[in-house]
Amino acid sequence: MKIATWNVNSIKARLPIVLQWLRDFQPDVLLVQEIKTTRESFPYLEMEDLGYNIAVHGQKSYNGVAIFSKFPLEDILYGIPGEPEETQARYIEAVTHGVRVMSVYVPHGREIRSPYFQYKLDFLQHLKNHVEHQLSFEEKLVLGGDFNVTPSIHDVHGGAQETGKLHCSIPERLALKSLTNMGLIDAVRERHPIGTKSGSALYSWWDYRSGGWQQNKGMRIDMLYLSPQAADCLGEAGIDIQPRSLPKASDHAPVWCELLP
DNA sequence: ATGTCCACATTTTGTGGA
Repeated sequence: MKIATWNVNSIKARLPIVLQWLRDFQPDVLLVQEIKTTRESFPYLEMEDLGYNIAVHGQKSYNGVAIFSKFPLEDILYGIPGEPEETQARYIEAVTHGVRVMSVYVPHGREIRSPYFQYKLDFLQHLKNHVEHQLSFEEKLVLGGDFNVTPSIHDVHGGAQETGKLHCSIPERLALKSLTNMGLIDAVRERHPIGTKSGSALYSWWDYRSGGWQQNKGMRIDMLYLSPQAADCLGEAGIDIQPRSLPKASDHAPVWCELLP
């Protein structure tokens, strides 16, 4: 079973690229972020034509997350339970083919010393509380999405020089670490370890500005985190950078892993 | 400060967000 996560930066602007990638790569499950539209305006028909069942937690203009699966979607949660007056659509969860899958779009944070940054840290804490509860069932679980945090200095072009900046600050990395310390496995890092050729300069996002893509100045901020029960089934994992090279590309590339039967 | 891309609206140019 192939599971992928992709921040598409508008599902409507990206429709041809996403459809082509689904046809080429054939993921069983795709966790989508930043659809930037409501459920009413979501292009269901095109996705359903490719054999996907769809669950959408949408929002006008901003954010918005979705789950595509070749298998039926059950136990769908729209938003994190108990979210504090959450109006932003940043989380959706479902069970499909015996795996609990979660698509999350962690807030950007804007600037370190801004209320938006604290909102980001609070969101990660709230996400942790929910994931901790779901992990207690000791089942296959995949938490995927755009975390807007680099896990370590090895996940950002510039390395240690970036430490302290947005996406690379100590509080952000501690908040992410506190989430993953519950026993989650970073699928791509597991298969492409730090210190190996395939594990270096491994990015999932490149700035549209300043030739980020052309110079491979990127960050790895999109991850697939696996529960121990899912990690036991991990096959290959990677980042498909091909769609980032296309005209009208998203600034993120799809991140994928394989769960063996 | 800059760069680029997306959605939206007091829309053909500007604004907010990333």
